[in-house]
Amino acid sequence: MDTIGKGPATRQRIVDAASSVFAEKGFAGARVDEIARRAKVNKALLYYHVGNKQALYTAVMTKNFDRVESAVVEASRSGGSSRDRLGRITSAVAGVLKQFPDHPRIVLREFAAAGTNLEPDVLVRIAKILETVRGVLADGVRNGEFRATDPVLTHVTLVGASLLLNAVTPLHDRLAEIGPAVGLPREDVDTGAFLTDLLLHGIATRKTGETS
Amino acid sequence: MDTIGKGPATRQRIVDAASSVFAEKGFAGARVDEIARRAKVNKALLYYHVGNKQALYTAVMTKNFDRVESAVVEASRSGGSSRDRLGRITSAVAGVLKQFPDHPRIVLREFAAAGTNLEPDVLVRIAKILETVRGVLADGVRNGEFRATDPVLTHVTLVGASLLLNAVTPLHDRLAEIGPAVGLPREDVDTGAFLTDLLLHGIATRKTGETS
DNA sequence: GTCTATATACCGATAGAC
DNA sequence: GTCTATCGGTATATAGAC
Repeated sequence: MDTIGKGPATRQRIVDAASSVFAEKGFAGARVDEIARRAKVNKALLYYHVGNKQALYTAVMTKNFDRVESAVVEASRSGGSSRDRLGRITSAVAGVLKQFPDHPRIVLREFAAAGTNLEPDVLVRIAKILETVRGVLADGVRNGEFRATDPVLTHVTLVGASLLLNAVTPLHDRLAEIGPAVGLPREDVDTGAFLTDLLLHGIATRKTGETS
Repeated sequence: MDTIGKGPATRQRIVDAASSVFAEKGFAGARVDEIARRAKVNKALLYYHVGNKQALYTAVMTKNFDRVESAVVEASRSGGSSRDRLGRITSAVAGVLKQFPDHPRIVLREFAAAGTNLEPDVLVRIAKILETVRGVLADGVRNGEFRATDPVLTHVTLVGASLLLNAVTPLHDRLAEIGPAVGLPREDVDTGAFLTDLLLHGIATRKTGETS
């Protein structure tokens, strides 16, 4: 409650506007003019507050990944079986991605770009999340709740599915244009619960064809 | 065997070069100069052969999706159980994505962009693939081999996992910089076999906690 | 079909007044 | 902290010779 006025609020508006533009257009496709316009600030003021386009991107990533990291760390601790912990993580991530739909879209592009625009500061946060999930997976294998699948591949699968399930909603309408037979998930589905169930039990029924 | 000389070969070199640049930089980040440089042609010649940047992108997408579509359609037909057919599809897709690693990266960006750069011509090919996979899924549910999971979500999960598993290899090194604890899949893993197994059976062991 | 040179527009970033 | 005006670099695309 000091005398800064709307300074911090301004910066926050800028970062939020940047998040949505980066999600829609990517780093290279994003226009600083448009970010300023959406944040309802002058472009020069944007530069005054944030620095440059790269700093803006890093600020967005840091903020967005912080939210995911908190959710994952919170959901992963102590209570319950490894299955419960994994389920809580998946649901927590799904919840965050649904609440902040910019994030999965930006991250998808970042994976495609092999992390080109990522600064160490952001990479550290990603590593933290990776380690946490892999820890839960490893615990489950150790205590016999999970099969010993490759933990890296399993984790990447989980991440890929989470991101795409939460990023494709906008594509729904676009794909609906070309034919009624094609559908994509709508906004109201619980991707966390779905993914937890699928990852744990698979789609095969139990009555035939168990391999061993 | 007419007198065109290396005309078609030139166009093909341009499209291939474009594919790799689009994969690395995205549509907005790709530079026509660099595409021309990699294709070892003059920029004006590139425009002479292809038209403009958007036409170049569409040519890349059409070519790449054609390969996936052939592989999926081929793998999905007739023989064996629904499990076999699904396994064949997953492996076939993994094979194509591994052989043409540009494609998953480009598609990942496209999903992030909600299909902004996609022309109807390309959307039709995507729809064809979606329908084929969903058909196999539905067959399996009908004949009792698969549980009745949401086919749309299941399909998106499969696609997301396939794409990311085959796109993250380049990120491996980047992430390795910040700590030895963090790993990503290397090039030599069989993502198709892994994903088929995971999707069918899940990671949970069978001895405890079956829900019903 | 292939090249050099260039038009034209746009975009990131800043100078400088208030 | 906030604005207007603008610079300088760069990108897509083309004109026109061969």
